[in-house]
Amino acid sequence: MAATIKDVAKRAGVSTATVSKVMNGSYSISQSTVETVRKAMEELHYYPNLRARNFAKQSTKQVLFLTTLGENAGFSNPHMFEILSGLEHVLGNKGYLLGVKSTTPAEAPEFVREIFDSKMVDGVVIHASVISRQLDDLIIQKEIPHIVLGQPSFSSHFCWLDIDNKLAGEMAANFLLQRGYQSLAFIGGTDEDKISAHRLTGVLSVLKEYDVIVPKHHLQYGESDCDSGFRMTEQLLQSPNLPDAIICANNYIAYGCVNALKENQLRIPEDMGILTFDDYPFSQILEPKLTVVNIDVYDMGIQAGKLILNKMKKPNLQIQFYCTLPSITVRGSTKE
Amino acid sequence: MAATIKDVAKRAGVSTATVSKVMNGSYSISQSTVETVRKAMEELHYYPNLRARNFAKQSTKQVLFLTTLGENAGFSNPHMFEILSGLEHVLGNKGYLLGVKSTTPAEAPEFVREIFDSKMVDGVVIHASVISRQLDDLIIQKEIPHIVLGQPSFSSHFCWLDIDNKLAGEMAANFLLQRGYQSLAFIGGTDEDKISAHRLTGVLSVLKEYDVIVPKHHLQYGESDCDSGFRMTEQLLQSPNLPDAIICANNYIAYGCVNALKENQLRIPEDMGILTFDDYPFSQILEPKLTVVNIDVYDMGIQAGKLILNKMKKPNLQIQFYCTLPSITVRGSTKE
DNA sequence: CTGAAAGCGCTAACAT
DNA sequence: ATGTTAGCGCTTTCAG
Repeated sequence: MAATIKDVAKRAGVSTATVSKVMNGSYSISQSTVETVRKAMEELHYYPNLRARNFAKQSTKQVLFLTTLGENAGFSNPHMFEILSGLEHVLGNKGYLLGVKSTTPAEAPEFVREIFDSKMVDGVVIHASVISRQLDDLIIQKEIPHIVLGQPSFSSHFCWLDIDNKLAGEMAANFLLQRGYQSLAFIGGTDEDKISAHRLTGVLSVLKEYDVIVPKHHLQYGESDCDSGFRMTEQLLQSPNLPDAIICANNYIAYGCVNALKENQLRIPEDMGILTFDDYPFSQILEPKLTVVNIDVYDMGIQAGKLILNKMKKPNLQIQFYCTLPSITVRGSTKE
Repeated sequence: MAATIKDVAKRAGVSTATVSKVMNGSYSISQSTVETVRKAMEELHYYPNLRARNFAKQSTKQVLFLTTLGENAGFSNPHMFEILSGLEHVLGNKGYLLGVKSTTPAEAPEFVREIFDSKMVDGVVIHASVISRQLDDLIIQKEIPHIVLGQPSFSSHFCWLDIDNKLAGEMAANFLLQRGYQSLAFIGGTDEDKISAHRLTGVLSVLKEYDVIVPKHHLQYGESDCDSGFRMTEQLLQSPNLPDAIICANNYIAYGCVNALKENQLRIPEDMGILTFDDYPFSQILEPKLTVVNIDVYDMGIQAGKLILNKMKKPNLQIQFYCTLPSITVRGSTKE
């Protein structure tokens, strides 16, 4: 049977209250008793029962990550796990345990209510894919310390955090112009693809600033996959005046784009520069390796962790959002 | 202030013990009082305080997943998150919460001891990358319900679970022979790469069974990356007698292999069949799409979840291991 | 600076 | 079938 606080108290010849104070670093304990108690704890291999502590303190030092998992999540959504890793890093260092729970938008409110009323966790990090108005109401009404990962698509009271895709687009355009590219093209998703759209907005705002004119056919819209990337690029190459660099809205599109360029005997980066977003593994595998505007999603997890820690400390803190900054990783698909 | 069991008892006009029994589905409660109590709970929006329950029951209904995370884990190790998803699926359905904690082999024992002595979790699922002899001793000594994901590389008392890579190799070879391929080659990692080695063992055992002779130069060893796959394939193509199919130890190698074949004007699958392992995203993107022997890692997570649930119920259960079965996903890189 | 004692909310013998 | 009551192990107030 594991030692309890009583055993320690007895062995150290003090009361349990004193032992408790030693553990919690109370200032009003003499150095000598601190040492006696510490010694007793070691000798007995004492470790406080956290279940009891949680109960007494009415807190669990646990944060829940609420999202949708399910088959293939690991492959199709590496970003989510990157965020999770960042989250765990911060929380773990602060002595918090990160719980993970898969749910759906429909079930989420019920679930959040449950774990919250049942006092299982101190705070919750919610992936935007499972939020709803109902959840918004609940969270606000119960004043649940929370952070939403991703900007809500409806107006809400959530405290959220997202990537600044527009800024990423701006960085992409600025980078290429600085490297001497003069005529940029963009291939990406349609307007419903918010991520792609935001990136494009950023690109265009920079071009406008520099008075660079973008011919209509230098903007191609399609799906977010490899085949579509191939087709959009072929379209682009029909233009009377070719661009000298292509910004691809994501990795899959970029892969199709590279294939199309190769098929058309265009050299990368001499004849055409390529730049894309997010450092998925095959940005680093393709030939040439791709220059990317990288969103540090691990860092996003870290920021989320810091925020939720803050929110738990001061629940009335009203940060509405925070954006992690993109950075550029230069590789062979753009010229020096 | 949230309602407690006392409030419910008072409102229902019964004792707290009765309320508790209703919650825990005791048989010795009359239907009528069950209803009265249920009604009172609803009216008060009562949800039991799990912290109190955990404390009283000396169990947390929590399982910890112990592994190494850190930056880039999401991208470089999708398998781990696939497993995590499977785990959560099983545990969540049984009312368990899955905690995640990143650690290192050096820190793991200390950490496991801590969370276990502190009674934070009921069981622990440990990735093989963080185990050690020290951890083995600890787990056995303290009789901690556990499952290790991946076969330990040293002899131990762990209860573990792994993928049957040898069987995967056998399936690969059998499949190709059945499809009419006659001469198989294998390119993969060196002997230290256990996964690759096991797959090769499986392949060879089938070939031996069918009395197919494998010329030495049909076996190439290198690194587990794209470049190495390219080089090994080029080596292979130097052979006086070419194989008609190549088994690649993993996706990265396969990618290099495809590139090399294309460069040498060999058609896939007409001139050369290709088969690899694990269904990483780019098996599905490459042209042609790759036939793979797929390890259902999500299922591995599910099996791990079931096992740990069992172990927690009967801690003296001595399953030593379990292997998840591979399956084949046929795509364009092998002929009909 | 230290100790006594009253909880924290629920469970589970044991009585009735 | 239901109630009484003694914990579960730690924290925290208040008194000394």
